Amino acid sequence: MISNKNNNISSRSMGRVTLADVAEKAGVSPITASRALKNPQQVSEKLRTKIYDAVNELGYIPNHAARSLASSETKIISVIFPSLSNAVFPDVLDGIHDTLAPAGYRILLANTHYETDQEEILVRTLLEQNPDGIIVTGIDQNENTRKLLLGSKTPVVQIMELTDFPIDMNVGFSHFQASYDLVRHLQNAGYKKIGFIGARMDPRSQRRMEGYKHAMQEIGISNNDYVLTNQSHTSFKLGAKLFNQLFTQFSDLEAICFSNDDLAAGAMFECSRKGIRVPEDISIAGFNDLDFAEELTPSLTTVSIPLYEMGKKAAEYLLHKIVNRTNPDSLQYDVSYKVVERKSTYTDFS
Amino acid sequence: MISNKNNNISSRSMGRVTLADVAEKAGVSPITASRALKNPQQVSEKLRTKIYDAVNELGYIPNHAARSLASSETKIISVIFPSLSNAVFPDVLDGIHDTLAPAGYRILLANTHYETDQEEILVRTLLEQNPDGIIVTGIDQNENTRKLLLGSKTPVVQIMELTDFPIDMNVGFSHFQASYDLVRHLQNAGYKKIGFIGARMDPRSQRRMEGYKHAMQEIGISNNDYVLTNQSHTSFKLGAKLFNQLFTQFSDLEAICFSNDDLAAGAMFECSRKGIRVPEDISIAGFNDLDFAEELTPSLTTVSIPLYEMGKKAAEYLLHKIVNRTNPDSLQYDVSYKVVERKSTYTDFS
DNA sequence: CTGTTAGCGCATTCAG
DNA sequence: CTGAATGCGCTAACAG
Repeated sequence: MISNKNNNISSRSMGRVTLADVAEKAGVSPITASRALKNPQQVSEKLRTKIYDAVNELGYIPNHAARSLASSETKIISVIFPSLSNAVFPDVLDGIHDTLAPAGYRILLANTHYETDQEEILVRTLLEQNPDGIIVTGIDQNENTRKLLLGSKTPVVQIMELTDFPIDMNVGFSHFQASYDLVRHLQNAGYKKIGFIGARMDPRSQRRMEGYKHAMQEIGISNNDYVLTNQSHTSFKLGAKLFNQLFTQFSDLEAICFSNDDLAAGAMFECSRKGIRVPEDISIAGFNDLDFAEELTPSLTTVSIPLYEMGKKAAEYLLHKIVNRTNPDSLQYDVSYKVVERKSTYTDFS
Repeated sequence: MISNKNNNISSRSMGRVTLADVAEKAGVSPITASRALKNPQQVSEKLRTKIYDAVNELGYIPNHAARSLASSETKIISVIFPSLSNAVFPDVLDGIHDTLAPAGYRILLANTHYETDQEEILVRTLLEQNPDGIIVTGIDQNENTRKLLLGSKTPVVQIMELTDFPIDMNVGFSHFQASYDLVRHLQNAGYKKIGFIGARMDPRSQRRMEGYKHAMQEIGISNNDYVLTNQSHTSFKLGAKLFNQLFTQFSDLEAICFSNDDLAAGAMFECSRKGIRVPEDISIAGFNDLDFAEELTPSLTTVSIPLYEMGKKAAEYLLHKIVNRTNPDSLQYDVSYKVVERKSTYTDFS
């Protein structure tokens, strides 16, 4: 008699319907039932319908843990972000989700709150799930984390920025170059005294600042006093505060680049409150091109990033490697960026 | 000889280090090794250190699937949101994450994109993981989804709003009442001709609109022409567009309530572009009190919701039920809300 | 196309 | 405090 022990429900079994129950009801062996669900074409139509009927009647729901244990495939992708309140990540996550969900993969999400130690702990925890793939933010994992990831044999995509030494695959763009380009653009438009305001100063903000500094050095106006950074979490309020701090001290500044749109918008709100005219009195530029950027008055000059596409591409890389067990054509993908000039920096210097 | 078959690595095994390997190396039985990891105080210190050493030397990472299968505990909480781009959800998710992560639980995230059919599919998929708990958004699950959830015996929390017929537990607030209160507040301040603009019109936007309508009926100014809704996804741009549509037609409107802050801000941006004065020419109110609300010029009157706390509370309810196997003191928790009056509706009618 | 056998890695009994 | 036996539910491998 084919049967599991559900007859005399043990305390261990949840009393749930198992594949064996389905098989029994359909009068087939468990493995046939299994195949009918995973590779329907391998099972005759007659048995298939019988099995499907049994599934529906019994309300069978597969047990994922058992499936994973037997097949060593979990259909889980782990995603590690430094933050969710930062509006860029939900967009990236959407791209990831929309690509993975249709392929039957689920997302295990974790949040480091921008703490590198947390990252190591989270990677360790997430690896216990044997995810079929992992997406991590940035390229600055510590040595232990890298080792863990490498040793896990799990496909990994580092996203948001590019590195010459990826753990595995890599999808992003150069924050340094993007920021550099933005500043050069302003310089070409005639700006000379340009400041930089950044918060949180995670690795990517850091590199955006470096891009700014590099551009300023190139035209020989490298003044560290024009740079103001802060370790606090980014916010509109903080943008306002830092703007006041810098602009009060250096009212001769012609433009200020902010490490992100939130800070920039916060500054613009402050200008609006104080009657400071943008761009006449001070020009302002952001980074990310969040959706409010072009709606502000004046509209905000910034750098546009294809966030959703970045998530999508990362997920595609992962799927490719999981399904084909081979690397995609290239291990690295540059999603690029675009400097978007708007009215917040439109000044006629002639 | 205690050993698993890793000596002659089969194609099924991943060749990974197992608990048996650790046990062998430490010279103990697998179960002792298991206990050393889960309930250290049950194992003598001598053996414990031996086992820990073995774990570190071998780089052992527990296999979650095996653990789940044996213990029928997954340490996974499934979370279903209708959207991530909507800024309210990342905040809620943060509250959930920050409560669950320290307790050793992981979050499996899914996104319905506001489609109810998707929800059923996702619930079905997520149930395969045997999550220890589930958090779903809203109270409008379809009959199948309810049945699935109920049948799963898994603790469930419905969040964002309140219902008299919860599936299990329920954490949220009354959108109807919150919106009603906001409108009453405006009415008490002297406003009579108040409009309503909503987008997407998911169940919660719907109920906010009902709250508005109810308040308007009470003072006998119920004019459906003053209501403009749209099924598109919410955005700043759409706020501007809908505002134009309504205000062009009814320039006698004194105030407009928007179903969320994004739309309201979009309208304010449009006003700023067109030189329409807020609140002198038209007053504007939002909903949610996102962080930009008080930074706008004028600052935005809105309804403040404790999003992070809502997520936290939902997670706590879940943990309570999982750990104690009993219901929390109450199955329902009202996180409440607060009407926040700011300058965008400050008009002197005297 | 279908079935048999065996085992994935761990934790729950129940014994000592 | 430690261990032996057993099974969680499913699927890979090999037959037939």
